[in-house]
Amino acid sequence: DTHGMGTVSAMSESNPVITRFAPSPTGHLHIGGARTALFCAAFARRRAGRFVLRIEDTDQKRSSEAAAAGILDDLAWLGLAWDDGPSAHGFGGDDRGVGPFYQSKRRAHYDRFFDQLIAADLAYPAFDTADELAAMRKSAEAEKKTFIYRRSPDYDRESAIKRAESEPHVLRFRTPDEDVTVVDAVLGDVVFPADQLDDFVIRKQDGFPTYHFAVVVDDELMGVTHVIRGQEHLNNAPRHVALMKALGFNVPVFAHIPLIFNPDGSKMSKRDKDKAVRAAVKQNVGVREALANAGADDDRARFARWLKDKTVQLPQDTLLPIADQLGVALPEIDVEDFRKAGYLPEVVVNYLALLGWNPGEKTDDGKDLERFDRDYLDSHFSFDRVGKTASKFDRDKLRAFNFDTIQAMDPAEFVLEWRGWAERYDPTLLAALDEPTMLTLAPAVQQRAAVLGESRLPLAFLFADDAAIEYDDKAVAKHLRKGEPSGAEVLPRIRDEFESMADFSADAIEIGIKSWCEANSLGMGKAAQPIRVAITGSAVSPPLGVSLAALGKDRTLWRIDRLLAHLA
RNA sequence: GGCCCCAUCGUCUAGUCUGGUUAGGACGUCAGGUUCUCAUCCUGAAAACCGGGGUUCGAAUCCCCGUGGGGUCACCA
Repeated sequence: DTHGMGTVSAMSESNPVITRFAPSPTGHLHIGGARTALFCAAFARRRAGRFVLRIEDTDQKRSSEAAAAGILDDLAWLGLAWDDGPSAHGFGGDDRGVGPFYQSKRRAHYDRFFDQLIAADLAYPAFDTADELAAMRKSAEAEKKTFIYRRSPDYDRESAIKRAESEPHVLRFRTPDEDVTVVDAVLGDVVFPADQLDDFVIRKQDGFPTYHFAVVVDDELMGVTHVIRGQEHLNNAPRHVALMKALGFNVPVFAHIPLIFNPDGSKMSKRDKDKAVRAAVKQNVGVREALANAGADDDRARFARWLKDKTVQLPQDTLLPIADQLGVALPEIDVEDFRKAGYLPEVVVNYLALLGWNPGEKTDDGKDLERFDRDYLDSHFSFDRVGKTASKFDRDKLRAFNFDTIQAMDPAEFVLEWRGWAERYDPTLLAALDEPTMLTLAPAVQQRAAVLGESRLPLAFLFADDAAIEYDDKAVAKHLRKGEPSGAEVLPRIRDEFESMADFSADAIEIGIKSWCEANSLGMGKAAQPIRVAITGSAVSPPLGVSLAALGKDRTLWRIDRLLAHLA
C-alpha cells in the first residue's frame, strides 16, 4: 500500500482525495482545531487532492460573522491554505461549484433530503417537549438504563405528519436496527451495537438541520472522501454512517485523531483562561474588593455573579484587563493566543504535527526527525503514523522549538519577524526602536527571548527612564566598592574612554572595552560589571557592545555620571 | 452507569503490524565545562515497557483477563 493507508476502500484510492475542516464560528480557532485543519490540509496535499473549508453555523444563537472571520484569519496565519471555501486571505473560492460554504446558506439542500427521508418513512416528526424528554431521561436513569429514544411501535405516521403542519416539532431519523461499522484509518474498524443507536434529531424546531444532518449532506455534496476530526466525534460516526446509507450516499473514510489535553490531563478549553484569572483574583483580596466596588452597576453585578459561581465565565474583554492588572499569564488555548505570545506560525505547525503524528525517520546524526516544515509534512503525512493516544500539550517543548527557530534566523530575518509581531501586539516597542537599533539588538534578543512576547524583557534597561534606574545595593557593594582597584575607581576612566570614542557602534564598544582592559592589565569583569550597574542598576545585562550602542553615547555617559554621583 | 477508544521515561514519542535492541530520540530536570554578567553553547547523568495469566526457546511486541485514563450519552457542534 503505497499511500500508507491501513484500510481504504478501492473507491477512494482511485478518486481524488477531498478533505474538509468544518469549524463552528463560536470563537477563535482552538489549537486542537488547528491541528485537525493541519492534518486535513497535509493529507489533501499528499494525495494531490482538495482541502475544503466549511463554516458550520447552524446554531443561530452561538455563531457569529466575526468569529468566522477570525477563524479564517487564524488559518491563514498558520499558512493552512484551503482550496474550496470562503474567499479570504487569497484562499478559497468555489471552482467546483459545491458552495456556498456557510451551512446557514445551504438550507435548500437540507430541505431536499429531509423530504426524501420523510417520503421513505426514514424520518418522522416528533413532538416531545424538553420537559417530557427530561422526564424520560430521568426515569431511564432511575432504572439504571441509558436513555435511547426510539419511535414507538404504535406511532401513527399519517396523523403525525398532519399534526406537524400546525404544531412545532423536530424531525427524527429512524435508525435502522442493525450494527454499524465505522471504517477508521487510524483506529481500524469500530463496531457499534444496534441497541445503542437512537432516533436522533436531524431537524430542529427552528427548521435548521442539526450538526449530524448538515455534516452528512454537505460532505456528500462536496465530495468529501476523508473525514478527519477529533476523537470526541467517534461516537457520532455511527449516526453519520447510518444516515449516509439511508440517503444513498458514499461513506467516506474516517480518521479520528487523538485529543489534546492540558499537562494536568484536563481538557484544553477556553475555560482555562477564566480559571487562571479566578484563581488569581481569589488570591488577591485587594483587587477583588476593587473590582467588586468599581464600574457600572451591571459590571459589578456580573463580577459578583462570576465570583460566586464557577460555571459562569467572564467575557474576554473583561477578563483580559483583569489578567493584565494581576499580571497573570493566561494559558494559550486559541491560535490567536499563541500568535500574541509571539510563537512563529511555522513552529506552531511543526509542533502541532508532532502531537499525534511523527515521521518515524532519523536525521543524519541518528536522532529522531522532529524539526520539519510544511513541505515535508505535505509530502510525508499518512494516517498509519498517527498515534491513537491522547497527548498532553507540552508548552516547554513548543517554546524550545520556537527558541531554536528564532536563534537560527539571521538578524535581518529576525527583525522582520519581530517588527511584524510588534506592529500587531506591541506598537509602543515598534515606536521606541528604529530598525537599525533593532538590528543591533537582534542577536542579544534572539538568545534571550523564546517567544517574541519576551523580547522586551532583556531590553528593560533601554526602556527605563535614565533618571529612574534603581541601584541594587548588593551589586553596588560588590562591583563598585570592593576590589583593588574598585569599580568606583575604574568607572570614571572607562567613562572618559567612551567619551573619546568617535564610533559608538556595538563592535567598537566591545573592542574599546577589551583593549582598555588589556592596556590596564585588568580583567574584563573589572570594567564590565560597574558599567552594567550604571546602565541597568544591576549586574545583569545583554552584552555591553549592543546594550551601550542601543542606548547611545549620551545616555550611556549620563547614566555613568549618575551612578558616580550616587556613589559620592 | 451504558457504549466506544486508549495504555513505553515527568511530557511528546521511536520500537509493536513482520517476537530476539545495553528499549532510542526530543523537551524538561540534575551535574560539570566555556564565557565580562545574564543568556547562549558544549559534555555527561538520572529517568519508562500498568498488573496478572497464556502462546513461545524467547514477549514492550501476539492472545485473554484485570486495572487505570479518556471520550460520549442535547432541538451544541
